[in-house]
Amino acid sequence: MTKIGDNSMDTSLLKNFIERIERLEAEKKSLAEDIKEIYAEAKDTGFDTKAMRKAVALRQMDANERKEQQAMIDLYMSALGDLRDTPLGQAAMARDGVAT
Amino acid sequence: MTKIGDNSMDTSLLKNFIERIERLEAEKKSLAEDIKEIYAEAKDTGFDTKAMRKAVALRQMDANERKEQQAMIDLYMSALGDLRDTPLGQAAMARDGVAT
Amino acid sequence: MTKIGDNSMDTSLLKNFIERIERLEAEKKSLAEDIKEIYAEAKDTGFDTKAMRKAVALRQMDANERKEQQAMIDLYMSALGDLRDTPLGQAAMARDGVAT
Amino acid sequence: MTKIGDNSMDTSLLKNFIERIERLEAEKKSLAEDIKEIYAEAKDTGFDTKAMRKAVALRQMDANERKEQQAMIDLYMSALGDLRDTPLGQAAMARDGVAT
DNA sequence: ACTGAAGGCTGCCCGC
DNA sequence: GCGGGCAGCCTTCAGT
Repeated sequence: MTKIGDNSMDTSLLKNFIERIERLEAEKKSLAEDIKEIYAEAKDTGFDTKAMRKAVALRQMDANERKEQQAMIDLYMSALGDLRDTPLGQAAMARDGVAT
Repeated sequence: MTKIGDNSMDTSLLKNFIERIERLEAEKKSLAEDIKEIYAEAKDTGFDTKAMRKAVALRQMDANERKEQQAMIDLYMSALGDLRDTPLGQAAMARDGVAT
Repeated sequence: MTKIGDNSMDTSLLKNFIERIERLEAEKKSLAEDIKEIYAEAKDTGFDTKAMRKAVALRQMDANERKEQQAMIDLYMSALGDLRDTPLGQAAMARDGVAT
Repeated sequence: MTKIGDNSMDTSLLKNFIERIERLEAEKKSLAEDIKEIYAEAKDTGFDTKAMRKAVALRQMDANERKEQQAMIDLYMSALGDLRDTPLGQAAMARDGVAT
């Protein structure tokens, strides 16, 4: 027995897809809340959560990629005359005997 | 004898926090990938994933949110009421089809 | 003779870009402060600044945005229509007061 | 001559406040668009806009504040065993004769 | 000073 | 591969 237009199979499939998606989305949301809680807990313990977030981001960023990005920033900073404010710039100044 | 400057934070506590966070983030990422796969599967089966996404979004919008939206609309309207005697308010109401 | 590695970007061009950006950002910041002052002044005069902010927001919401929102609602409804034969869809429609 | 309820003065004041605010908001929005255009122009010229944004942020951040933040990140990274990934960590390793 | 909310911005995912 | 649209993050602001 089939419905008019024969979309009954499609409907069942769709229902299945939607339910699976919503289940996963709920889990994802739950995880996001757990993460928030951990940061709150860390904050209560006296940690700087902003620095923590940055550390997490750095750790999950590929090392090469990170160095390339930093090198580009240093290049721009030095072009802007802010050499003294970058690690690479400081290294260069030290090498050249510039007082900091 | 204690550490210089007393920035002797609890290293193992920090490590614990970060490890928990990274674990949860990894799970979150995994779930996001699973969701992506389901959409791809649905698309292969002939569904309109854009409409599916909208349907999921609609269903996530629960009654509380709807009430918040209504409260916001009410506030808008009361603000408009305050402006009822001003040209600006009249222009806004005219645009919005509010009877004057 | 040219620079080593040929990362000889146009330094003065970069400086020009950055200076223009920083100038504009400074102006933007200044405007934000002016706005803050006006709200403070209005508050002192006895106005409800929260309602004022809502009124401003409402008036910023122009006809185009309203049409976009309507289009989104229409899409929602068509998505619901697709789900008309499913329990999930029926639940959603019941919740939303859509006649079945 | 005064309106019933004597809120005519309030209304006029409110109108004045709203108009001033909206004028300033419009200017602010315009500036934001200008800034976006400059970044787009820089991108067309071959610059890395992400690095540019970072450089701008660094320049407008107080030097001491910047160093404090970086020191905190370095401290956390070293506590996590990622000493080699931070400038301060690298300096410490160099000082101690650790091969990089 | 902290918290909660609002707006702006960045990165991600899709379609072209 | 790119740009647009969208979600999540971050920052800023009012209130406590």
